[in-house]
Amino acid sequence: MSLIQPRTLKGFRDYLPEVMIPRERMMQTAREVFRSFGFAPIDTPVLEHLEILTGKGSDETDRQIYRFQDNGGRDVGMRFDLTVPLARFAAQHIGTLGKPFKRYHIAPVWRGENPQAGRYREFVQCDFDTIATESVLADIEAVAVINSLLESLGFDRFTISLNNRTILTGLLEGLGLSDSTVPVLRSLDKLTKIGREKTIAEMVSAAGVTEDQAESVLRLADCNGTPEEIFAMLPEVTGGNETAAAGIDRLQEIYQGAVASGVPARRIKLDVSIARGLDYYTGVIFETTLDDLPEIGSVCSGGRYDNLAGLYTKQHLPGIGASLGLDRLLAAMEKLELLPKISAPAPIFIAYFDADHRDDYLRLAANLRSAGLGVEVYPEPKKLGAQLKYADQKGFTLALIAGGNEWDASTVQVKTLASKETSDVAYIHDDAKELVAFVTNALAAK
RNA sequence: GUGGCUAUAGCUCAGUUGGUUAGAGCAUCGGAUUGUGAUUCCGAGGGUCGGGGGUUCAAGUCCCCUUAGCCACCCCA
Repeated sequence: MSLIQPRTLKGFRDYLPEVMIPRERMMQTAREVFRSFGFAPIDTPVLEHLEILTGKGSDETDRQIYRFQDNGGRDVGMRFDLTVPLARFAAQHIGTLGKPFKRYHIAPVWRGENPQAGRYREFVQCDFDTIATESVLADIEAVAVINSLLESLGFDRFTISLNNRTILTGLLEGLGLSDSTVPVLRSLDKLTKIGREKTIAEMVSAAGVTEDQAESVLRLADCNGTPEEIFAMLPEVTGGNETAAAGIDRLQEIYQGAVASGVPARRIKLDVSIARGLDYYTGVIFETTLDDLPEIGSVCSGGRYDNLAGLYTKQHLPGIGASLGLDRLLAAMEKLELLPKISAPAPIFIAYFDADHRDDYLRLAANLRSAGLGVEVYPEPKKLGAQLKYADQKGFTLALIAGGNEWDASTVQVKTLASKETSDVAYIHDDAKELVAFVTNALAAK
């Protein structure tokens, strides 16, 4: 009989314990931050009716949706992001949710695109959104959440780039280019990548604008400097357009509010050239990059949208939200060596090498667990040396060793694996107090 | 979907202008060492050379196709 080759699909990955442990910890950290701002968890099905998913982004995104017919002949698709399912969810449940509604959603999504560095066909998104309010407070809060997320994950040097699409919209309005907004934005988004000349060329060819018009758009993108300097330049660059002026005011409010709510000003940068490809953003938009690893791209992006669920309900549901690139951040932490190499989920290892005392080992483990300690008992009575080697490689902190001598003397030998130091500690069945105290102390001292 | 680079043991890689039986380190397992782990020594297992086809007396090596990985475009987390 020939064996089946074990393999995963292109763009799909397995996660080993050494990756999964920090990954779970990251999700836990994100959950705690979201909850601390009052966001509530939700979940939605992986599969949606195909009509829910298609036609929301570009043709490009439609092409990337995994789709098939289910056993009942229905056209279904796997969710491509968490925003479209949120729109459907909100349209369906807003009556019972109350307004405004703040939710977070951490779940995998699927995209049938070609894999690349840090890009996969299955990956976890970590979204938070506030819907059914247009208040600038929600915008400010989004910036504060991003700051808290990265800070809690252990990052210090990162930059949150802010922009307000309304400023661009106003400028284009003034230039009579309202109909070409989307292609102009797309080209503009490439500015830092392909340079000024090529951007102008692309705007002319792809968006059908004149060179002068393209120049005017780029003058806006050229605004650099401190936030104060940029705010001073913007009214003139946008030609006094009213829509743009309102956008500038709004952006200023967000900036000041974010600083007031504790986001260090050094982490905020105004970048009027970032546009974000997604068409549905209409107001403030943000991208977050790591100062020490800018090449991996944005690790948390999002923005404000006017009308999230217009395709599913007549209710007007504006909102703001962002998505944390969990796996991208994990890759960054790996590169920056912020990850400890530990694959032992419990800190304490019990060597099992005296088969006559099997039940004693089990009782010892149970006693420690009921004191809230994580304990693993080795399943085979192998040579002690082999067991200690296993314990060391797995990254346990302490090993408990007990054989005939110890059981007779009512003690347990506690070994700190890293230092190889041992101590004999008293232990009597059903009275593990002394041992628990010693072990707890040793773990804390680690 | 388009283009470039790559594929040899579980992992990292050697393998000469095509030439006998494809190697090393690490890892695994056994022993030296019937209760003390990053050392040492001895031994063992493990390969359709990614898959398929072709050229040749002869292919890991050359050619074509295919699959997967990496990189770039597009788009994006």
